[in-house]
Amino acid sequence: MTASMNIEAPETAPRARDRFERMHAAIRNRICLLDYAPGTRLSEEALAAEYGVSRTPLRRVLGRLEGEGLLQSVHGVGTFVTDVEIGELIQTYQLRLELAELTGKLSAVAPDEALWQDFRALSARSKAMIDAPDPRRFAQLNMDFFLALLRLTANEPLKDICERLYFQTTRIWLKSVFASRIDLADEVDIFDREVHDILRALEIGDLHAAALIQRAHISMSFERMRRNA
Amino acid sequence: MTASMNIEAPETAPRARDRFERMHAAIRNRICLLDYAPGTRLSEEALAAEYGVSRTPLRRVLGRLEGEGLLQSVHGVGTFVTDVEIGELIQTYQLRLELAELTGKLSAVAPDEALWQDFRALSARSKAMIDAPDPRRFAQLNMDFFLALLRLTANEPLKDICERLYFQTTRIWLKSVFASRIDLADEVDIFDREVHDILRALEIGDLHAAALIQRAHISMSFERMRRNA
DNA sequence: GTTTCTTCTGTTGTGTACAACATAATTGAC
DNA sequence: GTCAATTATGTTGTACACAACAGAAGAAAC
Repeated sequence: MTASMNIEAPETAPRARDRFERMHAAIRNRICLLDYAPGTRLSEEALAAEYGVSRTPLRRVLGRLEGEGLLQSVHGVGTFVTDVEIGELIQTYQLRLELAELTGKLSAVAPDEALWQDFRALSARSKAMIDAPDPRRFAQLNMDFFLALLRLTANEPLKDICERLYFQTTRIWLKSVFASRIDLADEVDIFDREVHDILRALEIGDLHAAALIQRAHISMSFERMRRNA
Repeated sequence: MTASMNIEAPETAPRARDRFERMHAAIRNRICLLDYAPGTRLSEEALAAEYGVSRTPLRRVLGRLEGEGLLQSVHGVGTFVTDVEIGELIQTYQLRLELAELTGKLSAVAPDEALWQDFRALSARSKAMIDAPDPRRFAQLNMDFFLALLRLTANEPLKDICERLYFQTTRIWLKSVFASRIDLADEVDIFDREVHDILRALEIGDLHAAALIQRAHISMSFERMRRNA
């Protein structure tokens, strides 16, 4: 029965669209996890070669990333990872605070069993990170936890916007954290407490409280960043 | 003095980027003003010919519009103007309500003289529209007024998001209004009252009240649309 | 030595031919 | 006549060659 399903399931997977999505996600993660730091110049030809395609489909991906504010192409010069000046960063964080609260107020859904499992795994990763802090893995964990929390929001447009703003600003915050090795351990500690607090609120079933805790942590992490910079 | 400024101002206008922006705005307006109704198939070749370019730069524009949720390309079939199903529409409007209130609460700026002039012109256009209702011109007026109001918001990311959501949903609302000729006159009346009320709030200097009025009108227009559909 | 102009180099942007794909039309078997 | 397979047609997606462009390096004038 399951076999017959697998046999009959090419599932209308358009090869082109799938490849686009994979390249897009890959390059976006590299930017947001600081593999490509702000200001870095990307080589269209090198990236195209890496993915075994010509410049044309790659440029389509870069165009999308430019629309999302992560890249900027200049004719005859290059394609650069964008940086965010402090003024816009402040505005974005103010907005993220309000939106974080909205996610709790506006149509939030209780986590299902699959999400609970993911949360437990994330909690374990967070605890393990305390003994062995690592910048890159911390960045990945932070992103995974954020995306997991986002699954509590039923409002799709709001979800998209929060994701967009996260990808836009987190790399700047990460850059500030990674600047000094000492502070990383502190940030890991603080993050673990945030995970713990939010999961406890979720266990009680208080989604609004969870959102408020997240909001508070976004605000505080932004404050720490401003003082470091 | 002003002459010398004009002489020395080629102003680093990259021909390619400028052309991209113009094509993007033009096609976006056609979609949002219902020249291209939801479900319409766009011809890449015809559009490219219209703007005197090849498919390559045009496809870049279409790709951006796809990223903004206004188009969807399917390999071997065509590029179609997206429609919005009722479920997502409800979510988007709920979100727009909250964001409208945010624009008043979060860093709003008083209008300058240029904006006042634009508001007066918009008010006049609104009054004139009552005697001679016209679907296309009403759509344009509605958009212009929305964009003018948006200039009161200092928070750039919030501004971008509101604009994005407006472009995403208004065409659906317009489609509903245009469906019956009778209701257009009513909508024009209601719109004129909205303009009047908001401008009065602005004259007093109460930006928050203006945002609340706008919020109320968004909510009511959405209710009217649901009942018509 | 300084400045200006020219040339060179590497990048993004564009035009064009063709491949991949989906669908409608046609053909053929029965 | 019906249904299947096949062909035909029109679309988006891709590859590649070249144009447009910006900046650096170098040459020439003084």
